[in-house]
Amino acid sequence: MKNISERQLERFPIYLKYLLTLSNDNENISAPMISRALGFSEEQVRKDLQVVTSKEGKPNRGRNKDELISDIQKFLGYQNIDNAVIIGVGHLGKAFINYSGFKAFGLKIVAGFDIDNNIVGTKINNIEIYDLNDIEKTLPLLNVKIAILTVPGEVAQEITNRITEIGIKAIWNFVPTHIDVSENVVIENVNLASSLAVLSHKLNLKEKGE
Amino acid sequence: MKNISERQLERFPIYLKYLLTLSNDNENISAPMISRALGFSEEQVRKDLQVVTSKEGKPNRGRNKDELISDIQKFLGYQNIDNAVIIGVGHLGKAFINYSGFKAFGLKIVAGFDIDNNIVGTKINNIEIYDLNDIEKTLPLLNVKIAILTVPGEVAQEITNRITEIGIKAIWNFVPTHIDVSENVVIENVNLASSLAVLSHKLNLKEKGE
DNA sequence: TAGATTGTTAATCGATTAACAATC
DNA sequence: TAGATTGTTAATCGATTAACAATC
Repeated sequence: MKNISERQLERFPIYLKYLLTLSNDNENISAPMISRALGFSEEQVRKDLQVVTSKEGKPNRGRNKDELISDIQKFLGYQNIDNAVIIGVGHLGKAFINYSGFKAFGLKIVAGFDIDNNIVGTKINNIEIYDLNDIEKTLPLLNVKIAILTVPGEVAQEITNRITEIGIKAIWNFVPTHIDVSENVVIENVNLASSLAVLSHKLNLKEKGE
Repeated sequence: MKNISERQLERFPIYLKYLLTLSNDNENISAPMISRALGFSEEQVRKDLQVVTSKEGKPNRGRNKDELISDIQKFLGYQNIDNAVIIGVGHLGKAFINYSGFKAFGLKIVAGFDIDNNIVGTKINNIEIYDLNDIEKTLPLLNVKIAILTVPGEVAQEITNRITEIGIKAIWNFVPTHIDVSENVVIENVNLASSLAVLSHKLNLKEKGE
């Protein structure tokens, strides 16, 4: 596989979502059509599609839509489901546990961990909540490499250290704190404050007369 | 103000968070220190700080930490609070309503909107939930320009059309669907599927022996 | 065939990094 | 003073866009 940038990678789920919402009227889809619908440049779409598709597109016709969908899904690994756990079942963690849509992205949440005795031992959306204090005992039994981190910032680094000691290889971090991980662990940060900063900056530009 | 890229903009909340977690031991902070802590290059940190600070830094000392914090907060507009509404009070919308941390980012959630009669008319975290069907009557009374969009994908575009008709100027979109907005409205998309795609790609690279 | 779309190669654009003199 | 850090200017790197011949 060629080297691929994060920027480019992020566009594939967007293509996929768009393709899936299309009606079944047209069998084929072309780069210019996608370009117009999503606001990306034609050239960019063409180059992106080339990365994930096995076959070449056909001039004047584009690509078979269903094949393209399947190519993207394969590329993103949506067909083999990975197990994941939620670390920290607060408001956000609870929302994720209740959200059943991750499965379509190849992610199955198999457990939650928290320190709150009111929820430890209960099930939410049929998913067991375990005691975070005992995670060293419980987590290794679950066959999980991915952790969704939704704990308070103060404990994020310490908990990261603990779970990466016992088999977690990937951290999807929703805590707005910088976290250091060792060489063999990957981390992806979702920083809502950053996203909001972009939004309000755009809004300011608009209002102050562009 | 100079032109500033979204990439650069996104880093400022990260700097800010880091600075706020520092103990009060050291009065000053330098670019190399931040660089080491956050993993950005020294040059990048230096250039970034120059964008937001009024004074120059001092060779061999860096900058006054509290002044820098205040400069970033000012730059990001965290001191003047904007009102916002949550459109769609499902699991994610509820999590945001219950999360009281947005205020520190200059955002105050003043109302929620949903179609579910079980929650319309109630309060969550002391925030009133209004009937989404009557939003044309209610929203204009609230003095809001920012909407946090957490509705099902099927209705996202239609609801966006409606709320931008009645005064919404900025949409923080958590729906993984492409949404078209008119010229005078800004939108910022938070696409968890994209973020997850990056994470699993990184994980795959690690596992397939880098 | 004509026209739309393709893939590829080259040009442009923007962001990051390197280099270095200035200075606390 | 010496050393660390600064701001600025130039070089590099990477991603996006433009151009164009090939072709269904």
